Amino acid sequence: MTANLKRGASTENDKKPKKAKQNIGSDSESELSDVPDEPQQPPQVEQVTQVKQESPSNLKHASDVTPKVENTNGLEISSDLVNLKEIENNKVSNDQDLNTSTVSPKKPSKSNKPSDDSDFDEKPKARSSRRSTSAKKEKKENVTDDEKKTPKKTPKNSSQPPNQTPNGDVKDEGDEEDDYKWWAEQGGFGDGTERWSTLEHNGVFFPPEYIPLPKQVKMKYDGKLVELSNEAEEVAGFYAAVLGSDHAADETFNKNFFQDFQSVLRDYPPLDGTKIKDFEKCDFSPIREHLDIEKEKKKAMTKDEKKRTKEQRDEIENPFTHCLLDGRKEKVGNFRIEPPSLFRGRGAHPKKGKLKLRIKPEQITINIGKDAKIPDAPPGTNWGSVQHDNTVTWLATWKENINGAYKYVYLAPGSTLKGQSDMSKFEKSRELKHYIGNVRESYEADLQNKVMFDRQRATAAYLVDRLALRAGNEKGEDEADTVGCCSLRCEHVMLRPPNLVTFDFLGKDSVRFYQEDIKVDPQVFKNLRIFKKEPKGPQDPIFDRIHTTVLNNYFRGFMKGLSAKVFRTYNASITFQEELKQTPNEGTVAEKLLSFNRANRNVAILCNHQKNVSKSHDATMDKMGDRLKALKYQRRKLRQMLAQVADDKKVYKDHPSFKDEESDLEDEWMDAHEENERDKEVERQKKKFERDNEKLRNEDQKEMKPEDLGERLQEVEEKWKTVTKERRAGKPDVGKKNQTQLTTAMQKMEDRLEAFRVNASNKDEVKDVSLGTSKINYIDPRITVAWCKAYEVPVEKVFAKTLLTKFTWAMETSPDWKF
DNA sequence: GCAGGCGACTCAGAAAACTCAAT
DNA sequence: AATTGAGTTTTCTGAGTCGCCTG
Repeated sequence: MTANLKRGASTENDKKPKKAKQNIGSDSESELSDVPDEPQQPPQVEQVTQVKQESPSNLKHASDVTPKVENTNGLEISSDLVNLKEIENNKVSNDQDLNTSTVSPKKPSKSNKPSDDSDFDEKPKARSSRRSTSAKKEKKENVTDDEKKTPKKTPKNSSQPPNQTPNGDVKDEGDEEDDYKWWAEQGGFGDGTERWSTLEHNGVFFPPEYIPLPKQVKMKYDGKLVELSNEAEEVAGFYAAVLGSDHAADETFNKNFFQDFQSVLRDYPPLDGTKIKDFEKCDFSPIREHLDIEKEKKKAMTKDEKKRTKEQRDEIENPFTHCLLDGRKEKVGNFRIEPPSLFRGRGAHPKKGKLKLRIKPEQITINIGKDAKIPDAPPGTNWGSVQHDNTVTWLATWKENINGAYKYVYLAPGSTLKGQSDMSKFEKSRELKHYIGNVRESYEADLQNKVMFDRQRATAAYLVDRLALRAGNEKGEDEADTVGCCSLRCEHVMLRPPNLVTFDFLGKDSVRFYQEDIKVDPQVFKNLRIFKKEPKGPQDPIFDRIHTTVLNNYFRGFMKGLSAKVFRTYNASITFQEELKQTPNEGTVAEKLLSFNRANRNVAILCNHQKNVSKSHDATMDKMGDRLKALKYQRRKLRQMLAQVADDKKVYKDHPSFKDEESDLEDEWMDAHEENERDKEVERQKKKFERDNEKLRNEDQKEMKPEDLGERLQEVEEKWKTVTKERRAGKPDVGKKNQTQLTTAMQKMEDRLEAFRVNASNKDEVKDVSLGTSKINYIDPRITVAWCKAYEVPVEKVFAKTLLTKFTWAMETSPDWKF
């Protein structure tokens, strides 16, 4: 069983805790009066929490993780000035860019792949001029009569049609969308609710209709083949696909699946009259085998066939991959409608395994520009509705049948729209550094407030800030039982005097948050003790007076747009920047990357971003251990060679470590290693012999005789015998090598060994930490770009292609930029 | 005035797809 | 040179956050 260690087991408390009891106890002073009124604790400047992680490997960096950056108002001014200048400069150069690119003859298209010829390329397009903030515009209006939503707000104004460049030129190459440097323009978005002026697209891509299985492929019930209806067969196939996974071993998953399967069977009964009543008697393996065979077939296709299939697929998807937004061609993200399947809820989701239905065009609402052509729904169908709301960024939406949640089709992360949001997110969290001092001062003072409400709010704020907890909205009975700050329950927090707190709970995605004996502000400790006090039980909420809205309203009082999640971004970015500051600007790129990744890792730990340890991890580590020993073996040889020729003792004075013997290198292992190496060489010789003979045959020359091979092999045997003998005697043959050569070789070997060790331990340390999430969502990319420039590390080494696209807006950051 | 839920967006790890190095 | 398999990147879609509206 590959029980997911990371996720908390669903077992223990299967009963959902009761809903938050409101106002347990009273707000009276007496309630709080058991707190000996501490002689004003000066707000501890350094409330460095000792973060201890579950895994020992995390211990080392634990205390570095907690953000320690204090309000830096004064200090940062200079860097901000630099910044302004920089922006100014960019602006100028970009304006030039704009002019030249619109006036100059069109650039040759970067690519002439057919897939770039979307419908949109035929339309005239122009770079949009910046959205004007003052014009007025109309509210969205639905085309169909079944309008269900009313506009929430009246977007302010509108701008002139942007399909033309200022000089009237028309942009004609669709794949030049990258040229638009929105980040270099003033203002940006955010002062209005309007997100675009014109929007054209072709709708969404639907998954193919269900293709029934071949006649002979059938599930079995009670040992007998069953003739399922196509409808039921499709659902059976969904289950067959999860056979062998953790899902198929999950009771809830199976129960939910079977319930929905039976309901489909009621509507579309088996053609042979079989009554399917018992899940245990169902055998989906014949379908699974068929699916596996199909998969194999696909894998076995030749390169050409695969390429062709891909091209065909691209061809039919092509109309949906891009849209025209404010006249620019932009990539759409999830243009494929989610195919039907079994709902794969995470953790102990009560609805996991339920049937996720196929989405019909009638369920979809299309959002598109007012003057744009409304895309055709698939033949014989209609869209549910069409609207023209430019205060939102989605192109299509539908309601999903499991949780009744809305799903949206958005632009890709590399698009202008997403880029703007992303940048403004980081700008907002960057602004927090000017307010963080106030915020901390305020909640630290309130930790001793006589009013329970205020004290809880302050304590929650402390946890959000210092531990990077999520806000923790209330959740329903029909969701997995996970919590965040405001929804923490007594059972999640253990106290150990004088001021150590252990947190153990399931957070987002049912990822376990476990930190033992964190040192907190003594007042926070006292507060938590009070909040946990009788009559509260383990299932009762710690923070019974507050919820996320209260907390966020409080934060908003300090700074526009400040909410709990901003602290995560702020702390992640600031931590990363501080960590990078420590990295040495010397050594190879590989070494620099290693320290970069270490900084990244510390941020990931701060945010509790985890991943499953890969199945092959242990094997990989074993292999690395072997390769390490092989290196040590070579070092041993070098060391003993050097010992034979080192006539002056200066070598050892300069390099005292050259005398050290290799640890952990047993004779047995070396025996086996040499045998191994010998066998490998024998194999190589045999193969070479074959190859050589083949060549000779082809050239019509006489082949070598088997005896020739025997002779060669004999030599190999002899050679290794000698090696073993010399090694056992501790006197390997030095040959013609002199002391200088050996010293250099030894030094190189030492370096290699060290690099290898660092690499291996790094790999082990990072086995259960997911670096991607923080890199993608929390760390301001400008920190990374600035570091790369200052340290002369190519930015492609740290950002893969999609991230480079996503972060184009950050690529011009100067090396001295500060978050 | 506020609880509750709606709607739109960001953030999250798993899984699929791809790449690249070792054989 | 082709294969394979481990590692990396991209895709997928579920799970959060948070502001706003409604009653």
